[in-house]
Amino acid sequence: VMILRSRFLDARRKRRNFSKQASEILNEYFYSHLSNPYPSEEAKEELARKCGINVSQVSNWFGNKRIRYKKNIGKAQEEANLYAAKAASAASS
Amino acid sequence: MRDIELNVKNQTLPLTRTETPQERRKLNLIKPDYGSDSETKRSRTSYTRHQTLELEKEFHYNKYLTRRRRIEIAHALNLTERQIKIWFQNRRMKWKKDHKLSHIAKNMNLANALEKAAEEQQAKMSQMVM
DNA sequence: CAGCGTCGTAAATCATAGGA
DNA sequence: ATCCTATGATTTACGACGCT
Repeated sequence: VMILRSRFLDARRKRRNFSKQASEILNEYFYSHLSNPYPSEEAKEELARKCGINVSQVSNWFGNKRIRYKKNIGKAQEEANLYAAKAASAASS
Repeated sequence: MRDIELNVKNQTLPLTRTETPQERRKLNLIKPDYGSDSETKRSRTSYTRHQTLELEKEFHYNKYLTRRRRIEIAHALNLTERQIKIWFQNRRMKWKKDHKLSHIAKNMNLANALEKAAEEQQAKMSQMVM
C-alpha cells in the first residue's frame, strides 16, 4: 500500500511556481484591470504566450487571484496595488 | 495524509445562492465587489471515494446519462439527481480539457506526453483503488 | 415551457513548492 | 530535516445562455 501510495503521489502534480517574470506580467494585468479582472479569451491567450504557460493556467491564475485578493483587502494587496500602478504608468510612458 | 473519509456530511444542501455577481460584472461592468462580502456563504461538499469511483466507472461506460440511469445512480450513491447531472457535466468538461492536452502533447516529446496524459487518470485510479 | 447541454466562474480544498 | 504559508490545480455547484 505504501508503495502504491507513494507511486501515485509521485505521478500526481509536479507543479512548479511560475517564473518571476510571468507573475509580474499577470499581476500587472490584474491590477491594471482591477475593476474588471476578467481577461477575454484573446487576452488570456496573449498572457499565456507572454508568460510561457497555457491558457488553462492563466485561467487558474486569475481564478485564484480574484478569490484570494478578495479574501484580503487591506493587506499586502495595497502595496501590490502601488506596484501595479507604477508598473502601468511606466509601461504607458 | 488526508483521506479518512469522514466527510459524508451535508450532501443535499439547497443553499439559496441568490447571487448574480458574475454576469453583472461581465455585462454591466460593475466592480467585482471585493470586500463588500454581502454574500451568503455557500459550501461545497466533497464526495466520498466510493461515490467518485462509481461515477467514474459510469462515465467510462458512457459519457451521457439517460434520465433512468441518472435516477438509479442518484439513489445508489445517495446523491441528488442534480448532483449527478452536474457531476457528469463537469466530468465532460474535464475530459475535453484532458483530451486537448494530450493532443497538444503529441507535438512535445514522448516522455512528457505520456507523463501528462497518464498523470491525472493514474492518480485518480490508484487513489480510488486503495 | 421543460430540460439537458456547454462555458466560465466562485469557493473550498488539495498537494506540494519553497522559504524561515 | 521541520514547519508553515504561498501557490497552482482540482473539485463541487451555479448562472447565463444554447438548442430542441
